[in-house]
Amino acid sequence: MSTRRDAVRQTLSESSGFRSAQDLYADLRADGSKIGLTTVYRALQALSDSGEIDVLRNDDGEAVYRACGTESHHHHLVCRVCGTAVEIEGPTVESWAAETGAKHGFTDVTHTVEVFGTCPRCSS
Amino acid sequence: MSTRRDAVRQTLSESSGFRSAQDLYADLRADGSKIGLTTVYRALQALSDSGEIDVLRNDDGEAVYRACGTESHHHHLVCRVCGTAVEIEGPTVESWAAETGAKHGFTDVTHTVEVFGTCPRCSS
DNA sequence: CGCGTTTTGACAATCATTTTCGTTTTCGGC
DNA sequence: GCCGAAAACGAAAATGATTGTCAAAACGCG
Ligand SMILES: [Zn+2]
Ligand SMILES: [Zn+2]
Ligand SMILES: [Zn+2]
Ligand SMILES: [Zn+2]
Repeated sequence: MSTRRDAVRQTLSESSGFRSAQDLYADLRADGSKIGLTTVYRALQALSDSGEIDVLRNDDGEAVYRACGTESHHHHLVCRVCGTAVEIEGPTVESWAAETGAKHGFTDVTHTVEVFGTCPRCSS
Repeated sequence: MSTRRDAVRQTLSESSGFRSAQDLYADLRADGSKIGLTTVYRALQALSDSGEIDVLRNDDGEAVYRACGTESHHHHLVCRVCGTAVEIEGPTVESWAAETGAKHGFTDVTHTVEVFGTCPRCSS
């Protein structure tokens, strides 16, 4: 099915960082695609719903997406300037979050953990 | 200065959870205040800029604010249903984030860490 | 080919947040 | 107290991302 969705997925894969829907739309159009903005949003929603891509909010509150190398649970170290991201893991953080939630009687505990900074390239 | 800002701060303090600007505005108006929405936004921005209140984004991407008991660095355990929040700390998370950033050559490393769940009251 | 289903995209509608801009308050100096 | 500058206000318009609508186009299949 959907060549459209694949196009979005691929465009996203070609970037190392988090990208916004508007951003990806611009890229696709620039590459000659006749895709519509609505479809880009739908594709991104479907992809994130199925867990194929990660989504988070940047400082402006807009949703940004990334096609990560793994679909297993992980977090990111994101460059505040260029958006480049590195996948990171923190076993202790995982257990800390779960325990903290349980300690206070919370159920269905999840967490958001993102580390931001300026990457080597952008700091020079 | 600004009785307005104080009004916003106080209304926020009366809640144990994170609240949105629109939400606080409705509360203030309901209490008879003639405050304008613009002013609520300005007050919240000023308060968060000065570090007096914490701000984060809910699932819908809208900014929500909270008047925490301390101005020192901490995180939250937030109820996904009612928004109630508990201030939490995680020393190991702090060092983990800093080290992870440094390990990859990132500078000016910061992090966002929030734990979500369903609070005891909302789960019953 | 026909036909029902799914996908698509132009366009309108939402909705939180920001800008604008004239009005009102506040405040220090007189 | 009185005055003008500066700061604070608030109503209304502008912005901008995201979502809803709906008719047209692409697809699957007999
Ligand atoms: Zn960078
Ligand atoms: Zn995790
Ligand atoms: Zn709750
Ligand atoms: Zn921290």
